[in-house]
Amino acid sequence: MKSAKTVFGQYLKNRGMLHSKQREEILDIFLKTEKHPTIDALYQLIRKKHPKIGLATVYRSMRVICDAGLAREVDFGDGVKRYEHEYQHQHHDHLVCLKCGRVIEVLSPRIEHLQETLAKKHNFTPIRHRMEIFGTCRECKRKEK
Amino acid sequence: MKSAKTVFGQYLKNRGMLHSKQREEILDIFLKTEKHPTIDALYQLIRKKHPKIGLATVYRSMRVICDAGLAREVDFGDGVKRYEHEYQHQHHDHLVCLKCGRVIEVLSPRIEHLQETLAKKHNFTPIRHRMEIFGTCRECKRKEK
DNA sequence: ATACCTGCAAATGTTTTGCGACTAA
DNA sequence: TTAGTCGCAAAACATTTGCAGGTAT
Repeated sequence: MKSAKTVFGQYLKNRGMLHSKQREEILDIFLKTEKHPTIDALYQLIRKKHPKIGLATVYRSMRVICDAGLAREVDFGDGVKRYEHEYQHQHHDHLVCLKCGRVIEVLSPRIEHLQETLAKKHNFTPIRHRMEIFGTCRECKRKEK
Repeated sequence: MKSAKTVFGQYLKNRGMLHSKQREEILDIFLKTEKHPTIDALYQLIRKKHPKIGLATVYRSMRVICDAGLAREVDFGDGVKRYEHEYQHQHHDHLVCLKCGRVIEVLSPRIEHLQETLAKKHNFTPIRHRMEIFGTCRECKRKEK
C-alpha cells in the first residue's frame, strides 16, 4: 500500500504541480494529528517549526491535500472548517460533544444501508452523506452530576 | 392548536419584548415559504414590500423566531445559514441535490432508532442530530442523460 | 416615559485572492 | 529559464454589534 506522502507526490507530479517544502511540511503536520483540526490549529502547529509559513499557504495546501484524496473537509456547525484523514480511513459518522468538543468517530453499517435505501426510494442518486449526533459525551455527563 | 403567530406573540410578551412591525413582517414572509431560505433570500423578499427594513433586522428577527421555537437553522455545507420551519413540523433529514439545490425532506424511523442505539453504545447522550445525503435528484439525473 | 428595537455603518471572523518576489525542476 | 508557489496585505463574505434615533406599550 502506497504511503500518503507517495500518493501526494504522484498527485502533484501528474498535475505538473510543484513539490514545495511548505506543502510537504503542512501535509506532515496534518498526518501526525488524528483529530479534526481547524486551519488555524494547523497554522499554530506549523508556525512553531516554520514561522515563515503564512496562513494563506495553509489554506491553499489543505485544499490541494483534499483534492489529492488525503483529507476531507468536515464541519460541526460552529462556523469553522475542519479536516480529517481520508486516505486509508473508511467513511464514518461523528458524535460531537457540545461541552468539551470531543469528537467520536462511529460507523453503523445498518444505518449506511438504510441511507442507501432511503435515497433510492426518492429516486435520488447519493454521492456522499454526513451524519452528526450532537450531545454530551460520557466524561462530561459524569462531571455534570 | 395555536397558530405560529400566536406562539410568537406570547413568546415576545413573556419576555417583555416588543411586537414590532418588522418582526411581524419577517415572520410572515418566513411562514409563507416552505423552502430553506437563506437570510439574504428572506431579505430580498422582504425588501420588495418594505424597502426600509435592514439586513441586520432580518438577522436579529430570525434569531428571535428560532428562539421562539418557530424556525430552526440548518446548513448544507455551502457556508450560508438556512432556516426551516420548526413549529408543527417534525424532525427530518435532507436529500440535497448538488446540481439544482433542491432539498427533499425525508424521515426514516428505523434510522432514527439506530442513531439512538449508536449513541447509547458509546455512552453518549444525544441532544440533536443531523443527517444529509448529497447527490443528484431525479430530475437532474434525467436531464444529464 | 422608558425600555426596547431599528437602520446604518463599522467591526468581526473566516476564507480567498492579487501581486511582486521566490523557487523547484 | 520559467511555470508554479509563497508571503503579505487587501478583498470578499457572512454575520454581529455599537450607537443615535425611533417606536410600542
